[in-house]
Amino acid sequence: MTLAYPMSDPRTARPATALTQAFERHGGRQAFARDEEIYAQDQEAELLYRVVRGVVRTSRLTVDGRRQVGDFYYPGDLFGLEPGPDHRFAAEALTDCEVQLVRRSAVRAFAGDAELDRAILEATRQEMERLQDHVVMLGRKSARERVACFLMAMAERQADGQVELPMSRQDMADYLGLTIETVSRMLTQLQGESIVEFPSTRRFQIRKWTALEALAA
Amino acid sequence: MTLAYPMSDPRTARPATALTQAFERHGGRQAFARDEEIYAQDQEAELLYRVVRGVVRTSRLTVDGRRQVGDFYYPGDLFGLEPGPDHRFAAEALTDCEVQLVRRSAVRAFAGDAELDRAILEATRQEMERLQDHVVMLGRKSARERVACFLMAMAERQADGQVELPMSRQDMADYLGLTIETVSRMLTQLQGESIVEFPSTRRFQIRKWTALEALAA
DNA sequence: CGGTTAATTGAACGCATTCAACACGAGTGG
DNA sequence: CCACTCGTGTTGAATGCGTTCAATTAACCG
Repeated sequence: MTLAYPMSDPRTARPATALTQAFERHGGRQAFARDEEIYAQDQEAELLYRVVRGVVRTSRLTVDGRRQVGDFYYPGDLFGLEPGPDHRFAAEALTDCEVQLVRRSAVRAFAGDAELDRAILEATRQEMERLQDHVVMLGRKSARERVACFLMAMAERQADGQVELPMSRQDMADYLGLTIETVSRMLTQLQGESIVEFPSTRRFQIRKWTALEALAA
Repeated sequence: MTLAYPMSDPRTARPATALTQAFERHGGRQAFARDEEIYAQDQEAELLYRVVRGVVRTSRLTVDGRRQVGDFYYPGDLFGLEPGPDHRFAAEALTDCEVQLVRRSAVRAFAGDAELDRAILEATRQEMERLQDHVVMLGRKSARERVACFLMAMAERQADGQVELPMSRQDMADYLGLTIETVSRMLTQLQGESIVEFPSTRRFQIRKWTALEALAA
């Protein structure tokens, strides 16, 4: 998918502790249980968040109950930084997780914290790129390609070897603009072609990188 | 679609001349002919743009030739402000148009210009909201709904009554993640139900606002 | 006017969805 | 330890929405 930073992730590139400290300086920390809501859709956006432990999912529900998942956020990721007055997507704890938070007004007031400013700008950049990629994927890619794309992205986040999927098939489907059945079919198809291998439903390994990459293009 | 500013558009809300002057202070102005490229996909993003006259389209081409249109920008709109190092989408003149440009480095250097800063932040906010809406639309809406959504958005940009469509059916299709044929069918369908009326192919009028709004939801 | 491109319409196809049944895995309690 | 249940995921068959391919019509421009 993106891979703007081939090997060195921007999160690990600079000492994680520096940013952590910057956050601690200005805000608090809170734990959320699996499936707990961190903020609601259309809620006023007064805080800024950073994942410490666990995985967070953003999603939007239409009036008639259709759901679109915005993205998944891993430790080190900032989220909830839409510059608008309120959150268009809700955020929920996908797994039990711990989150740091900063009051937005604090960010503006203590504008001296260059570390924090830089991180927010960088996160905004990343957020926009993800959104743009998402648009292209949903607008112009087949189910097979979308699923391949998703697995690629997941693999890039984690170290090589076994990749853990913290989200359900429903979450994947709602992210990809598909149904769970289609996602499932594509997964078994890719597995049938030995491109990926699923020892269990929430865990996989890429067997043919080039083949998967070609699909995800 | 969005309608964050029910009646008063942010572009017209503050005197347009003030921002225009802010841009003139720091940058230049350039004219582009219909279909001319303003910047290329994956080109380094060193400038920031603002439409003065005409309409601009952003789009991204995949390796195998599929195209996704990002958005359409009207007079007053800022574009090309992805915070990344380079443009993920290309920008082209949809019609003959005139554009103001500012060097990004200038924006950072002369960070004193509050007028400009505010405009950029506001434009970034709007850009993200559009992207988010776009994702929901492409991920979870039917062809009929997408087309209705599009017509709604176009109508909101212009004064009531006749609405002019500066883009081709192909542009619409590539924005909506559909084919021209499907777009055409949906348009004739909506016209058949007297929800909209097309006196000519590039010009329409909404007949049943509530019906269209219900579809665009 | 022709000549060219853009848009509409029709018919057949195919991909993803829908609806339904089945399999698997994790907990729970006998 | 096994039986039972419940949630989650997979598989199958039928349907339908949007696409594809092809033909026709409309708009644009010399």
